[in-house]
Amino acid sequence: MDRSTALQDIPKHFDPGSVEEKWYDFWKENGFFHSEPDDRESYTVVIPPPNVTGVLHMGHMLNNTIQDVLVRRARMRGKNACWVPGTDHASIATEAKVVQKLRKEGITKADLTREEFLEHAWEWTEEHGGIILQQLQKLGASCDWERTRFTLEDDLYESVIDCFIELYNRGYIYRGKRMINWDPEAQTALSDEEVIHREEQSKLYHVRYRIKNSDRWVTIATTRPETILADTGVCVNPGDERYRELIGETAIIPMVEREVPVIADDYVDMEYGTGCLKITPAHDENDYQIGQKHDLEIIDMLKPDGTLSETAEYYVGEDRFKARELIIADLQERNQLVDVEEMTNKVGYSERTDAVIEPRLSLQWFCRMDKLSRPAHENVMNDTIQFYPAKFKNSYNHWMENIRDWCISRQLWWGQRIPAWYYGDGRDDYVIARTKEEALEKAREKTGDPSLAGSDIHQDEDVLDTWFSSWLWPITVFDGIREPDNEEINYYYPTDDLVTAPEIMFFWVARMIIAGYEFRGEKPFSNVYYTGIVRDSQRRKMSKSLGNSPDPIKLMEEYGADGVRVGMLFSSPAGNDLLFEEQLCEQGRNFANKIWNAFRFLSMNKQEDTEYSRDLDIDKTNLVDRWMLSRLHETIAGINKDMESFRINEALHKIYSLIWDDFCDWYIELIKADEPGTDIPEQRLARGLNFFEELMKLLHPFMPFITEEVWQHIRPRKTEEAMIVASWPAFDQSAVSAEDQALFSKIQRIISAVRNIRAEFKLSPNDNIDLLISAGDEQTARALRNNEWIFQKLQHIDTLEIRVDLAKPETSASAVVEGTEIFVPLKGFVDLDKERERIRKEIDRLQGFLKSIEGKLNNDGFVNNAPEEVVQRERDKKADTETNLEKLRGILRELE
RNA sequence: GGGCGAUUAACUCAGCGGUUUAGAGUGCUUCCCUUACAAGGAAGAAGUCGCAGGUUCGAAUCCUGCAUCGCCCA
Repeated sequence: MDRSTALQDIPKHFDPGSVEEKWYDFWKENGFFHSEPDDRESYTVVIPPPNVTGVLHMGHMLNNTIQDVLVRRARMRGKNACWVPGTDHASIATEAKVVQKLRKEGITKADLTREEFLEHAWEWTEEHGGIILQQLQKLGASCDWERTRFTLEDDLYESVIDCFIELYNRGYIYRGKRMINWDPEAQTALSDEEVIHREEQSKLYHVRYRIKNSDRWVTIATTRPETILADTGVCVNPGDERYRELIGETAIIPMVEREVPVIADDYVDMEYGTGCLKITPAHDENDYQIGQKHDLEIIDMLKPDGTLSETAEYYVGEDRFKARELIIADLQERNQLVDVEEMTNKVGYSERTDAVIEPRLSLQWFCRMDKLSRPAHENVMNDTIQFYPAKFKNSYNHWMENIRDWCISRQLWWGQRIPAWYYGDGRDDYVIARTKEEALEKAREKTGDPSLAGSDIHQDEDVLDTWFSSWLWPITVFDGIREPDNEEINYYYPTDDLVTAPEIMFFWVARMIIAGYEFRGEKPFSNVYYTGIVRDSQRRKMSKSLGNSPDPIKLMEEYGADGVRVGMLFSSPAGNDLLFEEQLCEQGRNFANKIWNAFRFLSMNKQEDTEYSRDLDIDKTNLVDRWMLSRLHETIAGINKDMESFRINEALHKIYSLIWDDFCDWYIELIKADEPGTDIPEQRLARGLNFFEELMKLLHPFMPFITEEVWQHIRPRKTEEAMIVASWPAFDQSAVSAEDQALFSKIQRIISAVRNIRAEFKLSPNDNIDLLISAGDEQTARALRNNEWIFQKLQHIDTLEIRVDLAKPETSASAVVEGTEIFVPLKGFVDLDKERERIRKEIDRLQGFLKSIEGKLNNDGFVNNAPEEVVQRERDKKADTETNLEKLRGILRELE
């Protein structure tokens, strides 16, 4: 057949764009992603649901690539793999986006009813929602799209409400007035986890308060002088000599001229500021505690939007930060501002809106966590659920040990509405019910007033924290709350692996574990793999607001999805941050190209009308076949072990190296046709193809597209024989031969030594040389002689002689490999100085090596204490090195 | 303030049970369009493994302290 035609048929470069969509559709349309319960063992992963209106970023790329690797490998191993995709309604973020969009249209949220607003929100969600899931398909994510869920769809909504009611009935949910984190921008309460503390440069203001009926003053220090207007006490440490006489006196708050007591409490740090603390119970958590203890008045001076209310008396209607400036000026004017100190302190910001958080006393719904969290705490500490890397157990433990009640109500509309119905203004004038009818009935019962009408009760306006729905995710995607004994939940739960970012360990992972034990009595997953954070070359976290993140879609267009996947995985061991560089994707693309060309080469050699056997054994008489098989199985074992311990990048490195370094650089070179221009003999090619197929299987989870593409080209396949469902190669210990590997490695080293001689003496690879190999013993000589063809194949050689104790020809370049001498006669062109220099350098290196070995062996402690095996190894090394040195010295003598 | 982690070649990172005078990719130098692949091949240079102690026969690896950087929590 005409070889040049075959060459033209297959392009020189792999073009990912032309195959990715084709194979993705093929997999999807043939149901390879879909799972139904059956007899096989299940392997389940639930996706960490991204925000419904979110856009794919590099963190998602990393995270979902890893999930896909796990899922694809499990599928190939014959498990019933199920990867459930979906999105999260992200109350605050989505509501903020909708509000913003409406504002552009001249509509404010206040103009709308709840129902109207929700209509807009759903519209927005349907328009922008799920883009991110589309984008994941480009990456190759093998999710079961028929199972796509959204946290706000009806049955998930219902399940969340059920759980609220259940927890309320079990006594875990309560309503209370407590200090909470208030986001004045979103105008809602937040949980502690949603507050980000940032250290900043700020000012500590020293302000003096007059003591009533005296000419004395007391100086307090504060970073938030505007809250002075709501002060209801001044506090000092009881052990503080400076202020002892002031305790019990009355201080006068500046501006408002309020009279407040000077109290004593150990809480006050004498070293901090002036050692004298102003107390504002309504606007600071600690102040609130002290206020409660000492029965201080609570004065709330802020409106929900962060402006000052009438209660403040001054600066009413001004924003809190503007008020701060104003009061500083006024205090200065009154001569009450005595000092301004530069300092750093931590300021809390809203995780979603980035507004400065106001601690605020507010009536909210809480979930009591101490008892609820106990099984979740224990079962991570005792490794029933394993964290990768395990170091994250420490922070989990710390959080669990200091767990605080969870504020679960949000003053928003986008989310599951709290099923509490009020019939009066009293704090306990409510009932918990699924429907208005049920609520009315309960309210009548509770009040004993049968005349209560529907118009007398109203439902709580607030919704639940988004995480209060996503903590049920591994259960609700299988409808395990409403139908706790359904076939799917029983089959898929507990799920297997969860892949997520350490940032949401408390928000989400910990809470899922809590919910899993509470509602299913069982863990939600067995392993949690924490990915690193993707950063840019300046170590900044990649984010949309910084604009330092490449567009993943463009990246995939440029390097191919496989290339980007490899790029992401290459330098991302679990839990370590990865500095993303496009170069990594380039490396991935180049690897795809290498594979493509290996495939191209093998294909070029195929004869039309020939069916290459799939189950042909290796040629047992051929060292190269035995070596390749041995390396293959060694790698299978290594990858399996790496994957079990979630060392995914290590596994990828292993298959990368096996394909590139072993298969392409050596195996293919050695199966090439003996005569240029002719094709590889059938059986030899069949064996090469078989090896290549095994390599493609091992690579498939990492690079799904190119592997499927070449797999389908190698032979005609039926649909059910697709790469995606090919069997993962089984490890066979008997295929691994240390002996074959050692011999082949020796041959490789001899060839490298010859190449080095060529390079040093400027011989072109095409120049024919004579090669003399002088083995130290007959056994080695015979082994090498049996494989003469390998030297002939990889080097242009006129005459090759392999014997024991060959004499060094004059004017030749030499090298010694593992006691075997190599001579390349240079026909008078040898630069003797250069050759002597080469040999001396090698002697120096070996002498240094020998010295370090002798150091060990001359040490009695080592010889007596180290394991015999280790000592023997050193002895062998010493003997080998001495032999090599002796031979090199002999060579040098002849040169001098 | 408490905790966790990092510090290895010019750059980005591996190095899991202690033992080939430390590995990969990129970059660099030299040579090569050799029967697939220049997005490639061959050869090579390049590191007292942050600092100081300690344990040990032996430490990049374990322990302690310090320095610098990062993250988490209060």
